[in-house]
Order: sequence, then C-alpha cells, then structure tokens
Amino acid sequence: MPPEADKKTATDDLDVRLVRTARDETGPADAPDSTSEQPRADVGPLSRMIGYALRRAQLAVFDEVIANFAEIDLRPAQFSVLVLLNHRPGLKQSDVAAALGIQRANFVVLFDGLERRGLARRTPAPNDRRSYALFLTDAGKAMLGRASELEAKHEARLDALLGEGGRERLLELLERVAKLR
Amino acid sequence: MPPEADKKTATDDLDVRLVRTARDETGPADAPDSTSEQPRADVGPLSRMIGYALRRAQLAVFDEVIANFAEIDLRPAQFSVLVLLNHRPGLKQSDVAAALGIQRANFVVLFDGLERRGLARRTPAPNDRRSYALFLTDAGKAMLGRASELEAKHEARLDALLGEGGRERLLELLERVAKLR
DNA sequence: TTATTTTGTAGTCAGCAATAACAATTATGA
DNA sequence: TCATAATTGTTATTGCTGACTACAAAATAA
Repeated sequence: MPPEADKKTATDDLDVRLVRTARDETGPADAPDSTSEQPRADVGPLSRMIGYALRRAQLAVFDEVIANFAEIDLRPAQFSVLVLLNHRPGLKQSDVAAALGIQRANFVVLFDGLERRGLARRTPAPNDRRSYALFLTDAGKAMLGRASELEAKHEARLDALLGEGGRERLLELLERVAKLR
Repeated sequence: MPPEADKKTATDDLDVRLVRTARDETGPADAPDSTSEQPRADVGPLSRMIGYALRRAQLAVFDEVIANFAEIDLRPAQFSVLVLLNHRPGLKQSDVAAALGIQRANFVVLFDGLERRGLARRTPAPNDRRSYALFLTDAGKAMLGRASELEAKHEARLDALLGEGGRERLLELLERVAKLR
C-alpha cells in the first residue's frame, strides 16, 4: 500500500458533496465517543513558538466563524468588508484593500462576489473617473445585521474562554505582534 | 476607467455624504500618531474582534518567518515537521499529522517534499506493515539547526515587542482560544 | 472468516495571498 | 503644454494550505 500503487484514477462521477453544517451529530441514543477533549499531543518546542500558537488559535477561531456563517454563506473576509463599508461608506477599492491588508488585485474578486449577490455596490467616484466609491446595499446591511448577531455569540463564547480581562490583554498583545509588519 | 458603465440606476442621487471616520475608539483618542510605522487605518468594530486581530497578527508573524526562512527554502509547515520529528523520532504519518493539526492526506505531499530533499525519511514500521516510522536525516538535523538559529532571532524580536512577561501571557491566552477546537 | 477500522495515497476543489502586466486616468515637472 | 510618472481597477497566474472523497493494503474486532 504505501508506495507502489497502480493507476486507477478513472471513476469519478457522482459528486454529492454535503455542506457540513456544524452543530448536531448522531442524534438518538448512544454516542459512543464520550466527551472528547483532545489529548493535545506533545509537540515539544513548537508549543513555545509564537507563530505556531498563533496559527493554531487562528485556525480554531476561523473554523468556528466559518461554521457559524455557513448558514448565511458568508466568509470571514467578506464579513470584514461588510463591517468596514458599514463603518466608512464610500471608500474606494484601494482604501478598503489597504485597510484590510488585502492586495487590491485580490480585492476585486472578493468584492465582485459581494456585488453579484447584491450586498454591496460600486458607484462612480465623484472626482476620479478611475475609481469607485463603495457602499453597502440595503440587502448588505441586512446581511451584516444577521452576521453580527452570529458574531456576537461567537465573541461571547471566546470571552468565556478567555476569562476576566482576557480579551483586553489578548487584543493588546496581538496588536503589538501585528506591528511586525 | 472602470469597465462597463451600465449601472447607474436612474433614481440614484442621494448619498453624497462626506464620510468622516467616526473616531470613537478606545484609548488615547486621536493624537496624530507621530512616529508610528503605519497609519493603521481605522477599521472600526473589526479591531475589537478576536478573529480579525488573530489573523492580522498571524499573517505578520508568518510573513517574517517566511522571509527569514527564504534563504534556506523552508516553509513554516515544513519547519514544524522537522521540529516535531526531532523531538519525537519514529512517529508515523498519522501521528505527526494529528499532532500538527494537518489532514493526513495533505501531510503526504508535505512529507514527500522533505524526503525528496533528503531532510527526512520513511522507514518501515516495526509492527505494522501499513505504516512508516519517520525520522530526520543528518541533513535534516543540520537544516533544523540552521532554521532554529533564524527562528531564535525571530522570537527574540517578538519578545522585544511583547515586553516583560508578554510571551507567557500571550501563549496562555492563545492556548485557551485554541481550546475552541 | 467476515466486517470494520486504520494507514498511506492520489486527486480534486476552494480560499487566499503575492505578482506581473495592462489600460485608463491623474499628477508632475521641466 | 506635453512627455513622463504614478494611481486605480482588472485579469491572469502561481503557490501554499486546508477539506473531502475514494481506494487499496493491512490490522483488528466480532
């Protein structure tokens, strides 16, 4: 089984692909796997490295956010655009991209998705025919409202984990680290 | 000069507003940040969200790590494998993948790269013909040595940013967050 | 033995970031 | 004023990474 292997690709027709919606499980009876708590494998020196710890934490948080937003089909990056545009309407693409740390080239596709779904729109900028002023549509604002509710619950859960003053301390430390850039 | 100029729904004139960045914010209000590196654009509510802050910090750290490791052509994920294998030689693929939070399917390609470069090797597992026991080669240990030096400098730089006790507090908080998983 | 689980693989797909190259538009400066 | 440089939005490409499906071989449970 390891190496070797025969070609045998072919067969690839059905493509069911279920969307994995967090929550719920094998409902009735049983549930053999007791409340699992990960053993947290020993990774040695890695556990002392900031980068490694950051990555693990970030993936954990994003996993949950993505699962939470699955029902409204919104990605974290899209959410951040909605929040920013609601906070500062009329920014142009370069501004939003820069504020979020996204390459302006990549932002185009990201925003196309929002516009295609009618959540945001491009408007000709008043003084510069090269650029657009970006705004949320009413649908976008409604979407942001729902997303914010989900987000609030998520943040509350994090606060429970972080404990008293944990959020403040964490945000402060993360901001320092981000200064590296 | 945007592409088509089709949009332009007749009745659309309102909304000229000048957009002023509401500067509520916590902390020392304005202060035309003197010697700060970046203007740190105002992203509003985003700056209070753990996920956003985590992502920014993680990207900043990885950017630097990737740049530091560029000269030895090593990716963070590869580095983590070297560290783990040096710490616990003989693990099988499933173990390493699980410990690092990588899908075992994806780990195959990752390890192939290390093996191809002669940094690590697969050895038939003693009691299980299905699996391999993984080890670093001498070249792999040498590579890990150089990488560790670069990593140490990086961590030192982070410590300078984090200040006294900063690392401990940050690691502790990140570990709690990672518990989400 | 038979059924189930584990392990390693291959392949596909999606998200996201970095880059290069362009055309239209502004800004600059001599 | 006009040639040149810088901006802005765009397209396309590449690479890393993570998630999933499907498989075959081997180990384990029933």
